[in-house]
Amino acid sequence: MKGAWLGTKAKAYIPPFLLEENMKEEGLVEYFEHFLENNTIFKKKLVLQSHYAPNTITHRDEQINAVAKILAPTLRGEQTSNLFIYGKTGTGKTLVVKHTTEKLLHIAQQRDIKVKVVYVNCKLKRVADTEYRLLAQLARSFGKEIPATGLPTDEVYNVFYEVIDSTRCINILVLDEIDQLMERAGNDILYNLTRINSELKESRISLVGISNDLSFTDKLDPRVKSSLSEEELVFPPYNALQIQDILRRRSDLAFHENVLEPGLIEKCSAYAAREHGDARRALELLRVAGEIAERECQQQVLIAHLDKAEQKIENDRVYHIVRTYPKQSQVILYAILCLHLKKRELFFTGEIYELYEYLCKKLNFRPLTQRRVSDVLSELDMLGLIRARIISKGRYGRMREISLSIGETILPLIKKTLEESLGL
DNA sequence: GTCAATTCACATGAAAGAGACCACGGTCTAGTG
DNA sequence: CTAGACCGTGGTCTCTTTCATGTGAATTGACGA
Repeated sequence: MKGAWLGTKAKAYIPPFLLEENMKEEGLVEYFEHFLENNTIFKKKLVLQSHYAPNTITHRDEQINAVAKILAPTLRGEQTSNLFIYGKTGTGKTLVVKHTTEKLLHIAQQRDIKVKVVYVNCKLKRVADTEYRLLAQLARSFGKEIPATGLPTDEVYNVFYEVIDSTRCINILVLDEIDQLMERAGNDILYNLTRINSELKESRISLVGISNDLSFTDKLDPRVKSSLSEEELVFPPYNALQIQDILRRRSDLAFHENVLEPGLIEKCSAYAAREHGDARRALELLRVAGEIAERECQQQVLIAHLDKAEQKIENDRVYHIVRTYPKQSQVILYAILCLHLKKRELFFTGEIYELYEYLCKKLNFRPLTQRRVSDVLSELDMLGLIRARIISKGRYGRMREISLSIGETILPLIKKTLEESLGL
């Protein structure tokens, strides 16, 4: 049972492909001791983690100043314009907003000015991804407990208005990944939030919306758009040199001296720049490369580790999605997998549905309708597990042309996982 | 040969249903003084 | 008399189905050269 001891706790489950070949039960104690003694790679790994907030933010001075200028009037007790920030992932939007609001709060506290900042990530599943949940979450952050469900939304609005008004101060609501909220809950919630000040007597609210989706404002209701985007800021992606600089600063804190192979940072930033200047991804890559080097008991993080890290991150992602996917969707993915393994490059919606129906019959599942399967297929496409393209074959109809985009290295494991999960 | 109409096989959108989960208020019941 | 169990009602949320409409190029068939 190689590695079973690592896999007993469901949440900390480590996929089999990560397990060390050289780690047998008898060597366990030695391994742990060796691990502790040989802490030669990381000085402070935390620095490379995505939620780490550095003291100084590099290459974002312009944006910090802009946010500060817009939010500064709160210090005089004035309501500010609503601010809308957009830029691709890993361009430092959240970091800049959190950094600036923290400093603002600091000054406010020193001068005894009543300002409150509430940060909510609207993407968080089952936390703030619907109208009700967002309001409940906001009310909660003002100290009012609201049940997870059961109350009418109107009532939650009332509670929220009351609790906000009772603060008697300027409140800055930061809604991160606001596009996700819009997608799920529609324009109404944003419209209501932008109009909230007319309902309040004692307090004021300023909204800061953050979105990864550059075309988000196009989808907004014009009424919401004009009031939410009173001020707009675009965060450009970092270029390779900037990412290099960021990586260098962070790695100085995170790693011991001379641990990184020369050229590693450059390679890492080149990877990230290729991925549209995503600094978060670059840091993750560096951290995982370090972890791999550590696990291999190496003294240095090598470029080869970087390549492994890239592969590992992708494999982990795919593996996690597949394992946590609902059963029905797993059957659909399995059908696609089977078609792919029949060494077919491309296949179409109809073929997949046919095989899916067959598999359902075999598994004693009630098959979903084609309509639903169509949605699942586009979900799979969005998750990057398949590539789907809508094509028209003229007289022979319009359909998705689908190919699998799971790496060949992880394919056998995915197949096995699906078979185990489905009991095939 | 040309061109408009037709056709196919889904894609996509909207609305609504099913079932899980939860809060709340009213009613019932058993235990206590 | 009271605390706790139980139940019905009304709410949200997610997943799903049903129904309706949209799509785009190959095919078809009428028409004229």
